[in-house]
Amino acid sequence: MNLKQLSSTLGLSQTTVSRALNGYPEVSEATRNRVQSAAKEFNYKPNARAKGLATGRSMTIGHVIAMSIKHEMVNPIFGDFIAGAGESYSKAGYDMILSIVDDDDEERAYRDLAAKRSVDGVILHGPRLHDRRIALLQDLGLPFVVHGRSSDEETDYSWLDVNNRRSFKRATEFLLQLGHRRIALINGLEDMDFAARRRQGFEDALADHAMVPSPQWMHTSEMTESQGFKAAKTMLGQATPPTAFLVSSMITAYGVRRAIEEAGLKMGKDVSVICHDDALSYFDSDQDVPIFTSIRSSVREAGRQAAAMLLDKVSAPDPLAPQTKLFEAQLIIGKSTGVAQR
Amino acid sequence: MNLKQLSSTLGLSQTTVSRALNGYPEVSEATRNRVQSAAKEFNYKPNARAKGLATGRSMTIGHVIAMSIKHEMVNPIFGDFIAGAGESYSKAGYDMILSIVDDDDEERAYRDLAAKRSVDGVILHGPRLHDRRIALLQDLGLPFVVHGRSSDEETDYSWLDVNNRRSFKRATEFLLQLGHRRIALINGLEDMDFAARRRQGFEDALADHAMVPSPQWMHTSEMTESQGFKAAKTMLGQATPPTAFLVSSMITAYGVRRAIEEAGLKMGKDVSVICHDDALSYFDSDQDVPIFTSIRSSVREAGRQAAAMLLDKVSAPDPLAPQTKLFEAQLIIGKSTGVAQR
DNA sequence: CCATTTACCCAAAGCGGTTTGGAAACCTAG
DNA sequence: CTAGGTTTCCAAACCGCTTTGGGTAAATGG
Repeated sequence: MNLKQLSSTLGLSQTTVSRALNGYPEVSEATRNRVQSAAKEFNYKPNARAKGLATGRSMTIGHVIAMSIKHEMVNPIFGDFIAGAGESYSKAGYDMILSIVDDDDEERAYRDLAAKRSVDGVILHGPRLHDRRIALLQDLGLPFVVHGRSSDEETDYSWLDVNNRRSFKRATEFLLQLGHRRIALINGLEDMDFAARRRQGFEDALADHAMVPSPQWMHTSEMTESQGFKAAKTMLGQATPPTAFLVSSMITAYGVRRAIEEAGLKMGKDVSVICHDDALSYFDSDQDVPIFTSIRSSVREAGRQAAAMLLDKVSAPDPLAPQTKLFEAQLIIGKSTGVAQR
Repeated sequence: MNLKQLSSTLGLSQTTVSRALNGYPEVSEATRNRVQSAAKEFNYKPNARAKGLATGRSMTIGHVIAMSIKHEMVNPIFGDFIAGAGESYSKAGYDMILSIVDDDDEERAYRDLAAKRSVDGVILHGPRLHDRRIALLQDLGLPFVVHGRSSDEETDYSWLDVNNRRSFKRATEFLLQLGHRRIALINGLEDMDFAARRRQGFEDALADHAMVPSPQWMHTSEMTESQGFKAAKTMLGQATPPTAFLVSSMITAYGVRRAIEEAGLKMGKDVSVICHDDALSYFDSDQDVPIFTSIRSSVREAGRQAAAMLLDKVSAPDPLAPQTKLFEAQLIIGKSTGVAQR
């Protein structure tokens, strides 16, 4: 059923039917009701491509997910973020296009989206310290919101981030209060902006205690279970091992815990662990006392709000000033931390 | 840059330029080269909506992901499956539309996709035992491929599944061989088709040994860490606790392990665990000896192939007969299994 | 009762491509 | 030289919608 058919069965012109459905005032309430109920009856929905062509808007937001074909790593927070964003899109009648591309093709993916005019805007994922994509998107004139930030980007842009620096500083301070003096940081890949900020927070807290981070207690890699295991195992094998671990991901923290147990130690007693928790639903830690003491911030909520910000931007009649939003994470005490052992 | 502009700068008609770019034979090689290099120079890409409107094909595949708004559960395999599918789409020049909808709106989501003609086909996720969506899609005339199967569906349809029954039977047999007689099954939600098949496999193996499954050792729920923990904890607290657990998800298995350890037991020695492993990259178990003995099948590869099947279907000139593909999972021995203790 | 609004509706022109049905130019063969 | 093919290109119709710029009938005002 298309507009022509619908309007002819109603005995009206296409114009009138279109106006009735789109809420224009030039049509009587009686006619509008008649049209609307007919549309419902025949399940008429305007053809998305035709509508988009006519209006010049695609009512679609793009997400480009780049992943190296080699190690096939899918970021586990991706699902939750997308789910949150998708909620906002559904609510607003927008669609979401997902482009999965190889790392090397990411730039081209954005260029294509812009040239083909298939999206009204994009969400930028996983910003690096130096991220050329921001300039590219500004160049292309494609509205965007960054999930995270890019530290050395001077121009203004819209972003939504969690206060990584602050929360890792707090977590470190908490460990210091518990008497820990040998604290290890198991971080994500260091060219990722969030990892740099977390490290800064960690170092800030140490500096306040006139301490400097020890390179042998700093690890940076992809955030998998086995990377956490390997890093922790190595460190625990040292002559003076760390008494506490600050871990950038809950999944990595599972690996750290495994190493702790394999070394015959007990997490929360012999060794403390704090991890960042993205509140992923299948690791629902909403129990009375969570396994891990953690810095928690819902990535799903971040998705919801980042999407909402972008929708504001693309649906505004004229360009909006860049918006920003900074989430504060919660420090939630679980079973994995305790006072430092002598 | 649109077609009109491109053709006028080239001094050619839109027809000729369009044909040159789309590989029609009615244009000389010289002209074609000239057109192609100009297109590259100006980064011309046909407007996706206009092209779609003209051709009647959207070059887009839809994925509808339904999740109950209440418990906010995002299936962890979703990310990997989508990533795999996305690879196939990129390669073939297709886009992917993702619809995140509330459970109750799923049917409407499919109807809308069909009515708005925004996709050429869809992948159906998470089939239930009785799944009305298959009939709906057939009704709507929307090509589709199911990831999984629906047991009591009589009509033919395309699907791609892993042999859940067989692999859970094998896993159960393996535990029986190790001398286990009290085996618990920690399964997914029982209206999911895969969960039913896994249970069948489990029961088949027991039946071969003239055993019947004990209801108190069968648990079914969403596959989260804490559900695994709770179920295992309850069972281990029984007078005659199970000596082995067969678990439907690696994440749930983590919870089971936690319960085992909390009971002062050792996994792989006092209690054995086998889990289904979807080969998620952040739980990369590609170590020499994996933590968990598992039934492994890459969900990312499933995504790749399911997408490829669907693309075959939608790009075929006339309707194809339904295709099916059954993956056999591998049984991989890790540290979590051992002979049953007396 | 007629002139103006006002309310309602419509025909037609885009939007940016593809595709049909020629037409012009160039060969080739008789 | 001309009829008939081939190449090579083009004008215009079409995809299904929105939106501009009227048009007509009913309602209102003097």
